[in-house]
Amino acid sequence: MKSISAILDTHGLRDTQSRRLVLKVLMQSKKPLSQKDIHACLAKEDRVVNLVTVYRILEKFRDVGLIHHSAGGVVFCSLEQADGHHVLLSCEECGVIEEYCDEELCKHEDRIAKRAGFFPTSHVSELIGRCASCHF
Amino acid sequence: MKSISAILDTHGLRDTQSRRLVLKVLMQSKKPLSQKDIHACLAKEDRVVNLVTVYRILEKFRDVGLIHHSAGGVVFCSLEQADGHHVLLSCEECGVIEEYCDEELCKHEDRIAKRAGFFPTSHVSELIGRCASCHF
DNA sequence: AAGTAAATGCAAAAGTTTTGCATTCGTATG
DNA sequence: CATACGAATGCAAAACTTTTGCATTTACTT
Ligand SMILES: [Mn+2]
Ligand SMILES: [Mn+2]
Ligand SMILES: [Zn+2]
Ligand SMILES: [Zn+2]
Repeated sequence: MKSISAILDTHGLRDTQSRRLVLKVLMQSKKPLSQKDIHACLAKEDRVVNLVTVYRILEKFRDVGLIHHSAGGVVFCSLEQADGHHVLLSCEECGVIEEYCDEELCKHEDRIAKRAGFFPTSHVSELIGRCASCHF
Repeated sequence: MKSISAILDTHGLRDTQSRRLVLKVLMQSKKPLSQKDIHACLAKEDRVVNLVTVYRILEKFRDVGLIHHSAGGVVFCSLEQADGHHVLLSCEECGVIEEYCDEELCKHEDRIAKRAGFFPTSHVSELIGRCASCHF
């Protein structure tokens, strides 16, 4: 497995402490995180990275294709991994968001894109509803 | 086709002028709209509905299942229609967002939900990339 | 027509994201 | 290794978005 620094290097990014910290959090997270999430997560372990800097780092990561941001803005983001498709299961009750990968769905979406003359660089799906534990 | 007022009634909502205006805009739009979009759209035709009110109306519409809001917050929304699946094609270059319906994708996502023990009430997919006219 | 609860607008508060600028840090070069 | 330069960072403030409180108006019931 590639080191954090090597990943930054591969993507043509300077190897700074803040970037290593943010990238590490993203890589270890099992679910998408917002800028605030990342900031809070680091603060909790006394590794402070200014929130403004987190915004700027994520923008950079996105520019080079290291992460993707989701629908209607830039709130959620997660590492692209192995072309797996990103499906978010978002519970309206408790707020938990889980991430799923599904290769087949991915292919289906690519067909839709082709049909529409659209050229996707990434994609995200979200199911909104109730998670197992909140389903009364 | 049902009248605007009848739709409100069906969903147990009071039939107010502001709600009729907002609902009409949503129904006539071919793409998802933000609260600000709706407000601006109405303002342009001199039918002012306070932006705060637009927020509150959309929240109500959502409560009763008239619309759904998308990923990572509440920015985009569009009318649920005939169980068609909502696929957004979002151009990173020019910002245009188009909406697509795809029944098969919808079913596939339902299977994923079942597998994960998740109970979806709505869902949205987004393809991020370049639209036909921005593809250099 | 009157009464009541719900919806609206306005002003302000709270929260989020972006910007400007001075300082620090990373990398290339000699 | 020292230096020089551009890139990245932190802080403060501006800009923008969303929520809240409250007085007034509106829609529906009786
Ligand atoms: Mn995919
Ligand atoms: Mn669907
Ligand atoms: Zn839940
Ligand atoms: Zn475009």
